[in-house]
Amino acid sequence: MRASKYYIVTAKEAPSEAELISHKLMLRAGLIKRLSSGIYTWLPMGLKIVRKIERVVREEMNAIGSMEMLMPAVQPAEIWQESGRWEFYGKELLRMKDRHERDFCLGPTHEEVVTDTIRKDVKSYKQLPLSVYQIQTKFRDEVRPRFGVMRAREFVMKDAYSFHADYDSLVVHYNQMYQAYCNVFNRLGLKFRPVAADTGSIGGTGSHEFQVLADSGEDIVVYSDECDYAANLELAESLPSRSERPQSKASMLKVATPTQKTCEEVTEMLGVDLATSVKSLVFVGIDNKPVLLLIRGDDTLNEIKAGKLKQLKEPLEFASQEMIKEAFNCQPGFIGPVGFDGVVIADREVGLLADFVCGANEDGYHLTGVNFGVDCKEPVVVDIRNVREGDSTPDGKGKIKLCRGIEVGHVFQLRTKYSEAMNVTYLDQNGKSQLMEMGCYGIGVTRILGASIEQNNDENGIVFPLNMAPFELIITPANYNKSEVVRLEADRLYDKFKAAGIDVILDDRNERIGFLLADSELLGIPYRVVVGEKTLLEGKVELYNRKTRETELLELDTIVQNLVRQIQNERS
RNA sequence: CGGGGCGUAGCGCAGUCUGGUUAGCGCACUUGUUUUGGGAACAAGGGGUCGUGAGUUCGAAUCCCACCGCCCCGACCA
Repeated sequence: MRASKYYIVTAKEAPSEAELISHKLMLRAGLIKRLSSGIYTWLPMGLKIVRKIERVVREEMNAIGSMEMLMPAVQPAEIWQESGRWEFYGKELLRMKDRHERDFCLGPTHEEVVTDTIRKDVKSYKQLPLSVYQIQTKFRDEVRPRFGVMRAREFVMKDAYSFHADYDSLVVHYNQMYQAYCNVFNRLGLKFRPVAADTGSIGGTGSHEFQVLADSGEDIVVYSDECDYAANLELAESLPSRSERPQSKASMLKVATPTQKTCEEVTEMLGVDLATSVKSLVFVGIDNKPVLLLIRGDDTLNEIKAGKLKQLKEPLEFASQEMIKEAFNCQPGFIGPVGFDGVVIADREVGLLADFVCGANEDGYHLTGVNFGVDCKEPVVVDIRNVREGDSTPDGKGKIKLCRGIEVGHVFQLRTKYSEAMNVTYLDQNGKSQLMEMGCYGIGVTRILGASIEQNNDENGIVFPLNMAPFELIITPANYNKSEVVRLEADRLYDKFKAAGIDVILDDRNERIGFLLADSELLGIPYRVVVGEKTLLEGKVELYNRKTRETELLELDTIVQNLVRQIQNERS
């Protein structure tokens, strides 16, 4: 490829819409162009990278026997109504009508389509297990698209689905997928961690996310350096910090707290530890009555855990001011469990408190020295808080650390959720009808590109890993259009590298060398050979490594052979 | 959906408060000359219904109203 003929549109400044470094660099490098909020055109250079990511994904999927197919992006409402997700998926599902006024949606995922396909085609245990995948553009009408391709509305995703006669078979394939995902992310040079995860709207039982570690990530990853434990904060179980409740030493006392509403304000005024106070949150219960959730003053509520409480309405809903006023006869800042006769659910840590501080259910007052079983009834005790840095891991073997992550992959054991909803059955060896076990497995192909750039950049631009780079090598001649020796040598090298199967671009644009060098840095091309008159006089050219930023002068005679070997070794 | 900000050439911005020449600057683009190993210099050019619509006014990028779009924070969603 000759740069003078290629679609290269680099810029010194990024549009002001970009916030993240990866987003800015992708715009500056001319990989993408925004068409509308969360909707991007992939320019040739960007698409070339996407294709390289797809290649690795395909190879790993094919290697574990998953078969590529392609499903429709536009899907009829019927199958979504059948699975129950036409209602449940919410506004993220972009709906539309055709000319006959029939309802359709743009596919945000393909459980319904693939399930419908398989139930029509697969009838016997002899056809199972079966694993299929596709790489396709998805559309999710995100409330707030942001960070360029990281949280776009339209994005490329690899989604795989597997069907099994029994759970053991599902687990076998789930583990194969898990390993294949690790292979994909390793080959693409990402620093990542697989973590235990919540199953969210997809539903099902077992689930792991693959999180690329980056400060700009929207998820919080809980892990430990001392053991293998890793989980999404949403799911991470918190262990109680002690085994039993201490002996009570105080009795209940009402104190005036005219303007102190938060736990911080109240404990500061009283001069006591924040960890001895209890925060009271009111949610709407399953019967539309208020339910009181208690967490320790220094903890935060885990809404995913709370959302799974059977006593609470689904989805989780905070009680209105009116409901609180009616049930507690006070403002939200003064609520407490004493005197409340509804359902009270306390976090494990709260269950282990004695002599705690809480609201008095009277405006302007709090209570101290409160004890369960004495001043109010014993609550239901469950895990509903977010873990904190320094907590013990659930296996007790290490201390918890937190970092941010970008979710680039997610594997689920769906079990029979969709088989049941959509009646996907097969006949077993005894001729008996059975529900299929299902798994589904996603990789955010375009998100990987954003995540990779987040991890691999410097002040000059992108630093692509070889397997993802738009080109493996760039030949940068000094004065290609003026110096004949330079032109002849640059052309000769270009032909040789090309013949050796290297993905090489010759930057023959009529620009000054400084401009060309800066562009090659911005684009993040791993290797660069600079051809200039000075070094040619010595029979040498300069090899630059984008990642190490090291330069070496190499003999013209041997550079092709050596660099080709080096690149071939580095490919994976 | 709530709060905040923005919309002027492909990109980055000034001008708007306080209405009044022909709407300006940098980058990018075109042509020429010089330059040529880290985003060159000089000169000459091209490119704008100032987001859209409707008002106020002798006169609107500037003031009023409505709408649209984009970004940030939150909520919602998962």
